[in-house]
Amino acid sequence: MSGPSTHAFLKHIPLFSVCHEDELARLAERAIEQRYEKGQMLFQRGDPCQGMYVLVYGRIKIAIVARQGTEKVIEIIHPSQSFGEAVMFLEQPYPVMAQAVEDSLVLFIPAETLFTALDDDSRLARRMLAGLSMRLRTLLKDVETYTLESAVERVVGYLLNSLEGSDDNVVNLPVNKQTLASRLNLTPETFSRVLQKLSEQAGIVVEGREIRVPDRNKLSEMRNLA
Amino acid sequence: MSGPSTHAFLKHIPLFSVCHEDELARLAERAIEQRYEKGQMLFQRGDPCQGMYVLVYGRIKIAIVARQGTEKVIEIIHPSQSFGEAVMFLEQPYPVMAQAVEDSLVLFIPAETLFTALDDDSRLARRMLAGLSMRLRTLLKDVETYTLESAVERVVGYLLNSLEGSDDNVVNLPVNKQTLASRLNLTPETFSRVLQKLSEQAGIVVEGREIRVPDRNKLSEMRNLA
DNA sequence: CTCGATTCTTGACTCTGATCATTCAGCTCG
DNA sequence: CGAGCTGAATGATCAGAGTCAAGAATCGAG
Repeated sequence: MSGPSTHAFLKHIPLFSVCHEDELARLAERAIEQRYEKGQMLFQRGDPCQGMYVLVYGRIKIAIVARQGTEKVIEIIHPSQSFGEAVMFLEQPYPVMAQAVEDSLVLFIPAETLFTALDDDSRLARRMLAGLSMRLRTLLKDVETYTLESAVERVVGYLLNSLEGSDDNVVNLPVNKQTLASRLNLTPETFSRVLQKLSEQAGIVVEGREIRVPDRNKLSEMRNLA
Repeated sequence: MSGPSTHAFLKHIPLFSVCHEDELARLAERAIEQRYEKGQMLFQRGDPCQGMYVLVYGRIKIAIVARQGTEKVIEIIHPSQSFGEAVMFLEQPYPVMAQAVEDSLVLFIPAETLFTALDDDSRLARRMLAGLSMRLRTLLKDVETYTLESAVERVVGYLLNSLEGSDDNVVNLPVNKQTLASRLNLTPETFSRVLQKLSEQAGIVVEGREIRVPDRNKLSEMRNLA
């Protein structure tokens, strides 16, 4: 992936799709490709932030690390998603860490480059505002999930959410079960037990990272009753 | 509070302090004053959003409402704080509700007015981006608190945070204990018991909504040991 | 000042999900 | 092939915080 393909890639990212061609060209030119191997850190809590990222391929986990080293996954980044914008605007060190959970390629867009683009184009600014608002909305939804829902409800919610849109009935877990458990704010043990329970009572079939859901309604009903 | 004083008020709000005088004038002119009595709703989950708010005086609670009516306070708004911006950019219904917990006066700024201002002034846009980023940072911190800290840690964290900056040793709770408990994701009972425990073991003194903290270090240590 | 209504506290009990420990299954690699 | 990982499942136990129920205290309106 070099200059021209970077341009094409950025163009289909919602955030940048509103940009004019020449602006896009400038962004593509200044964007830096970075490769990370599975397990490598992109940045750690406390590192200074110099720009934002867009994931091209692979998978990145964003996590917070508590005092005694306990780690909690906040988000799992999929290709075409951007991350790190908010920190860039705040001009403060990262409050989270990012680690590749698979071999990954990211585009790094330097803060200066983006700031210039924002000043030049109010439509980009508007998009960016909408993007951050969306992020806020999602995080709020997470708070809601963590504080108001039980373990079973969280897992059911995740599965149904993953099925949304597609009409085949298979969820492929994007990461291993430990990581996903942390994302759902569960221990691996509890996650395992919940899947067990859902197999028995909602007819789902778990095969490694592949989960088949023959009956969404049945699964959905598990949310209501205790 | 009428036109001219609205102008002066907006001017000292960080978000708008970067605006040019004439822009500020336009915002002040279009801003709508709204009074709410204690207990009144500003909006409910699902209502359409037409603009953003700035609190002039009083106190507003922002909360999510779960299916069975359970309510969880997300944030307590103090004077000069703004709220509702993110929803405005998303052009989606409110995911939360807002209710006055005291008689309050807010300024409502219509979406159109703000959008125009944003298009005209990239500095305002930048401020707004920083503001939303800050909000995101705070919400992330909340997730961290909810998922990684115990009840005692959350209360201690809240108290120490409230003391930050000031050098007298009194925290005045901004709302009643039920509401604050919900904000900290606790039941009122648990909150009460934690305060009880901190009185015995960290020497804090609770008198209604006033809490005296003679020794911050002692309080801080309660976080570490189980 | 007094009555009624919130709001807060306290006690007894329960339950969800965490922890700890072990076993099992699958891979990878020498 | 088998030794040694890593990830996953399962069982036994525990603890933190929630629930339910009953009082105590505080507030506010008349």
